Amino acid sequence: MALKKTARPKPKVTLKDVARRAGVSAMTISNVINNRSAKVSVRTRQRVEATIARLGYRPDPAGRSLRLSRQFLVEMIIVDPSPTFVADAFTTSILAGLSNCLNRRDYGLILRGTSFEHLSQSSALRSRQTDALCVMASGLPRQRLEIYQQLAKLDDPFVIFQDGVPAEIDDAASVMQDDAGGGALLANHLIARGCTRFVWVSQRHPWPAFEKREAAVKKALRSLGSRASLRSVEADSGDYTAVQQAVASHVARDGVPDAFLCGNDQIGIAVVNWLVDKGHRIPEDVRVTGFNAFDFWRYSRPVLTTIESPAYALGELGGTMLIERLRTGRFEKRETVLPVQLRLGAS
Amino acid sequence: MALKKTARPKPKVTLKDVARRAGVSAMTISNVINNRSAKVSVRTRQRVEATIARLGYRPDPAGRSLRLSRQFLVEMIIVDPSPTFVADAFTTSILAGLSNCLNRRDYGLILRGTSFEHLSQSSALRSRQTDALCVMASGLPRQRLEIYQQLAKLDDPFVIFQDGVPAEIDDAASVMQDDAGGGALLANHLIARGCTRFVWVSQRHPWPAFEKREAAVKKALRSLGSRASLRSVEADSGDYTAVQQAVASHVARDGVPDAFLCGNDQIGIAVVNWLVDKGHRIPEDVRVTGFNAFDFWRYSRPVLTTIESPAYALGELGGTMLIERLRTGRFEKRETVLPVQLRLGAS
DNA sequence: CTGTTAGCGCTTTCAT
DNA sequence: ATGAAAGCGCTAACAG
Repeated sequence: MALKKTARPKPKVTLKDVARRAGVSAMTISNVINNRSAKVSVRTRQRVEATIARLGYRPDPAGRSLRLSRQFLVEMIIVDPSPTFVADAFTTSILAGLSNCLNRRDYGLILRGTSFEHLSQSSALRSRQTDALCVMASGLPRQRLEIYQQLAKLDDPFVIFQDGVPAEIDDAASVMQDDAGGGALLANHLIARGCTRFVWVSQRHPWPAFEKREAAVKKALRSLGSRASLRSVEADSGDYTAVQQAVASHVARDGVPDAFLCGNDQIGIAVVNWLVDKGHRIPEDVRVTGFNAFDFWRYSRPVLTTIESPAYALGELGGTMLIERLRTGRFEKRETVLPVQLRLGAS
Repeated sequence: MALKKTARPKPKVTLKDVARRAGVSAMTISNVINNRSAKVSVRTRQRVEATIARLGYRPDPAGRSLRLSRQFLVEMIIVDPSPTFVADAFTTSILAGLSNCLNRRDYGLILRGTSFEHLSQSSALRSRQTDALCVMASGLPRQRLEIYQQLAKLDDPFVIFQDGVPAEIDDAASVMQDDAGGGALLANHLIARGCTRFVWVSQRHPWPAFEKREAAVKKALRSLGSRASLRSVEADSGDYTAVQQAVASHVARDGVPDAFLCGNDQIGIAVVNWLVDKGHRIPEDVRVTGFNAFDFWRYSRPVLTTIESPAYALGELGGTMLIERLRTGRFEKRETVLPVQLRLGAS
């Protein structure tokens, strides 16, 4: 009646197997592996641990999950049409912070990228394999709202990165960097240097952070009244060549402004290189700013003036908040905004 | 006897609830949600689907996992001492390919970064929550071997990225890009342009890909015999400033060679910028090459000559192989090497 | 096509 | 300090 020995290398050791071999009950094994030291004598614990090691027992979380209705799993959903969704420096830094933070507490992080269209069919929405969610969503405000509403229906707590929590959603919190503050720092920096004709450069596919940065720039320029102008350039994508094409056709039509304010450093560097190649002098003829200051930020010549992003800290914070929420039953803060810093280059 | 309505927003709908409300047995529900259309009449299916929608039922994978002993989860382990482990362009591209590939097949990807020292305590090794593993490991060959041996003991199939499968390990496969071929392409490119004094620039913390690239360069230079020289510079880390410091002190001692061959593009760009800042002309006085050609590759002036990496495809391939292995019971190929291409810059 | 039974591995509750 | 029983939600196997 034993399992066939031929089929599989290892016949899977269960908690009961350990109990039998150690001559104790299943409960004792459970108490040992969960460090409930108050309930197990030292002698028994040692014997059990030896047996566990000898048999190579590893607990099966499926049994535990079923019993406890908890999976010790958090899912990060990135809503982005690009298949290389995660190959963005910002996303990546958040992810690192989040993953480390959760792993330290013995939570696993599931990673999933999806387009807006496919979100509702994704298994994240169709099954309940996680205790909580994180989301970083692109798209227009209305689409993002719809995303958050869909997630809210799942009845799992979730953290939104880089976007606010809609008023009607209860069990969610948001973690952002001060994109508005950063946009203002850059705009004022340029204003102080006498710039009046500005161009905002971003990409067609919208991200909430871009919206906030642009809005902050607009607002800062209002102080100049009619002395300032702000035009907008929207590249087909954030890719190097797409950005350069967009800038080229803008400049062909409208000439070179006093400053290009760019949605992020990737865009900023593409603009810097295009200008330098065309013989424009930076910062004498024209200035350029970026956003986020990840490691490649100083690759261009001149080095980009930009904003330093606390993305890794955002990830850690989101993770901490989620763990805390799972422990206490509620989010302590609904929105948290981390400060950013101006990082002066020579652009 | 019903559950308290006060406690939780939604009392969790189970398969049995749906069965009762739809007036069918639990099995029928199971058959519907698993698309076993042969076993359910169209009418019944429709009624069940309506009930599922009405109750907002979502299957609990814990029950399924327990019953099937399968989790539909794959874990990617990155062994790297840096907390920003995932913030590397190469890792990130692999991750995107892997995640997309698995998600398409309704597998989830768990992401975990760990140092060599902490690996054995990580919950990946202590519990059995996944069907398969992927690993990308840094460290010296002996450490990496130890990592793979530890994973092999888990008795889950796994895919190794960017490193070979040790001979004694059965149920694993490896997926690599042709780093040796790339190294040779670069070395020969430089040799053809008359370079004879070479410097290899990499970082202290070892990665298998760096080893292979360097070895290939060495080998290519042997064809020149004593006419060629190859020195090695090892930065404290791959960071911009660390690389520049290392190059600075090398040049102070040994002067500027004909060419710097760099472990990756990040290092290459740091070297290019340092040289340009010091007034060296590229490529007239000295040449520089990188490796991988991710988006930031063209940020430096002059643009780096480098190798184009198929990292996203590596990730997809690894995922496909794992799924195939889970389906068929064995890996079809033990090692796969994807080709790379020379990408000419002006450096 | 549909229903019944049994049990996956774990932990809570209650008994000892 | 330790054990026994029950059940979490699901599906394979078989019966009808």
